[in-house]
Amino acid sequence: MTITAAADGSALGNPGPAGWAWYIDEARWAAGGWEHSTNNRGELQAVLELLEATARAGLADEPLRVLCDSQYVINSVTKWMPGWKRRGWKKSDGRPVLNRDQLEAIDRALAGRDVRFDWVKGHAGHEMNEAADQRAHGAALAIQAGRPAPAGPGLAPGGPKTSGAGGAETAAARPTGPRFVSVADAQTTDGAPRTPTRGARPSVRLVLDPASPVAVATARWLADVARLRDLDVHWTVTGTAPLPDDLRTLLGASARPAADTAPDRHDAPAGAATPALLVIGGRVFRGPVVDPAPTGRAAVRLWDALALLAGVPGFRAIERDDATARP
Amino acid sequence: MTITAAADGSALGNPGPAGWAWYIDEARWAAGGWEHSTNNRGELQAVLELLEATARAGLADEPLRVLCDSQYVINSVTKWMPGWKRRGWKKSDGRPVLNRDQLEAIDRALAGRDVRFDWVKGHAGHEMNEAADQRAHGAALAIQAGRPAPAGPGLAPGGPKTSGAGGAETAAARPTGPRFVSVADAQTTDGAPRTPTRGARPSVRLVLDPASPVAVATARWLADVARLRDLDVHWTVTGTAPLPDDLRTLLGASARPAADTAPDRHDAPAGAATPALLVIGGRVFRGPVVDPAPTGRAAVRLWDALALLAGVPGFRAIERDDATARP
RNA sequence: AGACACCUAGUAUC
DNA sequence: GATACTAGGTGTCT
Repeated sequence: MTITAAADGSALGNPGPAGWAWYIDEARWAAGGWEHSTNNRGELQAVLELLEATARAGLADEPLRVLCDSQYVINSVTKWMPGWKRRGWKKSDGRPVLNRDQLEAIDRALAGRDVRFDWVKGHAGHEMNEAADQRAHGAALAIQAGRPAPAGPGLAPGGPKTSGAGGAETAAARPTGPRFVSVADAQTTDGAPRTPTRGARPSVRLVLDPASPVAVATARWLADVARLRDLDVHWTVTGTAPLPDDLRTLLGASARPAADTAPDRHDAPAGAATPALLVIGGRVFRGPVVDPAPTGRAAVRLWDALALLAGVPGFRAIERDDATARP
Repeated sequence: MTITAAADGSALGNPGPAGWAWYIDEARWAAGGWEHSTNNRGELQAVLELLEATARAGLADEPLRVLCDSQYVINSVTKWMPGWKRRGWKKSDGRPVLNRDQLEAIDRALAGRDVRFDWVKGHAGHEMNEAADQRAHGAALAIQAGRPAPAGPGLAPGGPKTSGAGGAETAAARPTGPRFVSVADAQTTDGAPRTPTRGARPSVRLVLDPASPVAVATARWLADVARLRDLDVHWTVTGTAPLPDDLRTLLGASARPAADTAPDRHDAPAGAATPALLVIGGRVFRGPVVDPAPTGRAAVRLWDALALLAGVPGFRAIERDDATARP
């Protein structure tokens, strides 16, 4: 069976923090990057990593189709490489070919394999190209922010384990970290870890300061939305101010006093009265929304919206809990 | 004396119905537009019209300071134009510079004059920029609605007639219409009539159906905002469902039963649970806001926000009353 | 001279 | 979240 994969690179500022990614499907992709590199090195590395990963997985005998938006990469590998090898890696102007290390590595990895390269126009809506692009860009962004780039599940040696439809992320790919993940972190992480587990019902933990009128007003609204959207929200109340009666009723059993001793303030920037905003496909939502399709973009964006909510004075912390899965 | 003016452009849909405007003070401004153009052509036209108007008024010898939020315009005129003239109006990628007609006209109009361009961040509360923006946007809206754009007083050939400070809109310019203006109408009206009368305190009339949970939730929040922002809201309650006790307290004396006999339903589109959204200068508000400065954009946008609110099921009508003026 | 990719900045919107 | 209007650049090759 022919394997079809997309490969893409990204470099912020070019040159700058750079990323690469290849993508077969949601269960099989990889990404990485460097603190400083170029767009073309990212594109080349994506192809190289794809070739090596498929070989490691014992798929070197399978025909491979590589979707790539860089004519530089495709022409280098399929058209110009023979001439370069003949002429001692000199360009037409006599100067040395750049990125020779990666080009030679790709050449070696290609030996004896059936690989076809197809050009796809970038940013034109090709799904696999977009998926690779997002991951490469996300890796570059992560590295720019000083965080490690998410490596992705890679390619299991034997093909995807999941026989069921859309099995997706393996348990091994999901790190066993803290049960609660800061949404502030989630906002700047690339897409993949933000996606709720398939079948899981997202649960959100909010810390609410009743002394803040803005927070109280937002909480009222969020409680309604949560009920309408079947979103689990667990409230923690800080400070000494009493919760308004109607709000206590709305929040119900999920509201409980803070375990913290000190009601330390949320250090939101002054005047930050900006609550959540969520725009999906031109439709504007005033807050978190859980999409009917659990893998949809809306589900991912839930965490972004909550991260914005975290900027509301009076909300000291907002966390998510993906472990509240249900079959 | 140095003349300081703001210039701005607007294009609905971009490209789409477009407007331009320049603004010195309430007595000296002009606006116009086209049925179909781009944002950048609007920005350029505003500058060109300003240069021509000042020249026609015999003010070509006065130093002119142009406040502009488009780096495209400022860089084009002050930085890139020399290179373009040298290279035959070719961009760095070799393709022809766009909007060359307007750029050359501005270049001619600039000859021999003392003009300084200052960049101001758009939608950041700069008063003159906001004034120009409102007029340009209003011109585009008027043209979109098939009405002529208000041209403005222009620049009298001997200076402003108004000797008093901030003379502003004459009584003749204010139409004597119905006391209550539908906000749904106001949304598609051009900017000027939407601005509350200077010194007036806006008053809003809402018709609330307690049977709608979304409307009730929105009403709770709006009541809070109204109290914080000193906004007059008059509530009318429809239907037979009881108002929740806490909400009745919040709304207080301003809530009264509907005069209507039938509690006819608000025919919002199905699934339209999208409440108000307000973005000012990049800051996101969850609903109507009254700006401290009564001429600010926030005050104008109040009506837009309320128009959106009108799409909330359970709110049957939202009207404004500008006549509630107070000295 | 051409092609593709990668960006950076601002504005205008939906 | 998306697109369109505009410019400036680099990375790479033929």
